[in-house]
Amino acid sequence: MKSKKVTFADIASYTGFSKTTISRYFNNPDSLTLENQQKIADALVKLDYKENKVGRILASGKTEFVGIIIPNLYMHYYSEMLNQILATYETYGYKFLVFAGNAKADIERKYIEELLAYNIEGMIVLSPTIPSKELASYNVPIVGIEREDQYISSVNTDNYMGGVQAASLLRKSSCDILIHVNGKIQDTSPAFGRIRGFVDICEEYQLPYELILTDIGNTFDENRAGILQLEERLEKKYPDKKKGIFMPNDTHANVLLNILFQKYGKLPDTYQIIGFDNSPISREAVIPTSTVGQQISVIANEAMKLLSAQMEERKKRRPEPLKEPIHKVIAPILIRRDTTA
Amino acid sequence: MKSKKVTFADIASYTGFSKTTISRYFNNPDSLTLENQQKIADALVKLDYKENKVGRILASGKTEFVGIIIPNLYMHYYSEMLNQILATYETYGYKFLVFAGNAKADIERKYIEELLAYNIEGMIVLSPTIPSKELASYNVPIVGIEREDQYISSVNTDNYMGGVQAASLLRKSSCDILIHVNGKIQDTSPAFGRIRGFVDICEEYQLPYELILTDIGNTFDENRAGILQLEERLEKKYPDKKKGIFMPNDTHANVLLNILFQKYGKLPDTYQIIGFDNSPISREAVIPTSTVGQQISVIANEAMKLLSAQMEERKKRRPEPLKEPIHKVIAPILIRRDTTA
DNA sequence: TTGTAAGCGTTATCAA
DNA sequence: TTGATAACGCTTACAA
Repeated sequence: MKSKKVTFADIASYTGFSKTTISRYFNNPDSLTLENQQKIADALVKLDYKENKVGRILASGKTEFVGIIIPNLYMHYYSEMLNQILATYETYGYKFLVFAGNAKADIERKYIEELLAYNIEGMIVLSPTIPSKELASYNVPIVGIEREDQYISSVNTDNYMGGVQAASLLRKSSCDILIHVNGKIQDTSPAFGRIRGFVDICEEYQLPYELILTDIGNTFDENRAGILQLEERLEKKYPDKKKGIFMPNDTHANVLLNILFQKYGKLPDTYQIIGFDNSPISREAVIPTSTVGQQISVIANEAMKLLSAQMEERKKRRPEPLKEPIHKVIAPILIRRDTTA
Repeated sequence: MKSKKVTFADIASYTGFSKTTISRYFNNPDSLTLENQQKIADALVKLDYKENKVGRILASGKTEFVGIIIPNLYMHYYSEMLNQILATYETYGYKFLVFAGNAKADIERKYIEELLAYNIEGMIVLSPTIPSKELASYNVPIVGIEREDQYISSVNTDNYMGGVQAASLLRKSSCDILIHVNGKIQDTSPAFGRIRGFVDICEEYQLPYELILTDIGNTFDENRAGILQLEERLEKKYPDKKKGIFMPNDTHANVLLNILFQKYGKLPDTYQIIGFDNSPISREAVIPTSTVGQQISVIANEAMKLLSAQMEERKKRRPEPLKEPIHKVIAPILIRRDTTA
């Protein structure tokens, strides 16, 4: 049952060639005669050879591994991003070692050490925990996605444009007051651009607006309670005004929508809601919800393209590493559904 | 910048020991004097040694890699399962190579070949595509999750009990007619048990019931259209009866709920709904939805426990492989929310 | 077009 | 308690 594994040496002695020739059969087949190629091909079948990449890695130093550090997979944004990243295997051939790092810096550092011990060729970091300066010091090609990125290459959604799109849509829905709810975001985080975009439009068109920047909560129940409070406050403060609310993500937008629905049996005319992400909940909601959609597939592909370029560069005899990190920005797509006019 | 990597040889010559001793420092430190341990420890720091697991793998044959074949990550069930599996790293130390296989058998076979080429020690298969008989023939420890599992070990939710729980809850909600909607499930699939459990309760209590086994659709819009039709049919067939509907999953339950809500502005008294999975949508719905919850974290941990046991067994000098596949069954948890009495 | 031999960074086996 | 030496499976000069 547990027969020894067939190696190049076995094939070599079986066919009468040397190990080198067998190796060449795999890496540069055209350097063999067609006849000999066939001989070896036959032997592979006959001996039931299974390739072993560990030897190859050791000899060549190339693992074709890419490490991924992702905060979690219960948020749809992250799981879909991972999905799309994994799908690039078909294009680039890199395999992915995945760690979900509970946003604890120490644990994530341990994960990175582990990844490096396996000679990963590059790393995609979605987790915001470890500063980009520290990441850069690992001296491995790295691409960050939607996180602080001063010292590393990155791919981000054009959050500023997202803020602009959201505010513009609410403006066209002729709202009396525009409100943007968001967490206490660092101004180094790409997501901060949303706030700037939103504010810029409001000021440009002299629209009354209010920013509500507060960390709502970590659990669903905390979120719900927080948003309930928020709704009551807004209702008291702007009772008869038409309120255009830009929520930080679709989940929160849905919670608000449900609260309104349960209270009024419908979405009142005095509310317009727009979410962020275009995650499934936005169209599975009682009322399909308008949202600023991130192009997750595009982002994933750009990230791998960027990373792959850096990794390939490293394999050259005289690699020229990037002088400056490259930052790609992907436009969001405004999705108009039924919670805005 | 790109300084050569420090190896055991460097440490050996720096400290005056042999490579063997350095190796032993890592694998069996107690066999060195405390004094010498300290000497080596100092040298490691001084030379900034980073471990390289590739050499270790080649020499020992142990990769500590586990391969995962998962159908997709856009379904919450799968992404959460992956999340929980990844989390077992802290307990078992196995690293995960993840492939998302579009349910195409050929592609998944290619993935498996690739995984085996990296000498993975075991595999967790969530994808239903490849028959367990074929999987078993790869001769690597394998655990299946919620899929056909005749020839491989597996961990599944107790689907029969799930069907029983759902039907029982609808019975207690004093429904006149019980309806179970589901796809055209193979009777070898664990999910088939749900149907049996549901039917058994209906027959035991002589409740009128109807099974609607049809593949509704692949896209959200198809699903919606299908469920809309379904609702119209049920309304016509059982106009004044109290209908208790057990949907195949929470997403579908939510679609039905929204259709009813949009039609009647509320959940009519003549409808009771229960979903399956306890995914986020079930509590983020307009009306928090009753559901049969899968214990994903328990399943993930049991799967790794089972797999780890088999993998450790293999490392023994005289391993005794399993005679029969082991099948673990995890009880579902009934979650009563507001769509049932 | 093919072969020889060295080497990648560890671990395993003996022997001391 | 330590060391010498041979693996592990493949790639890569260099030589033929």
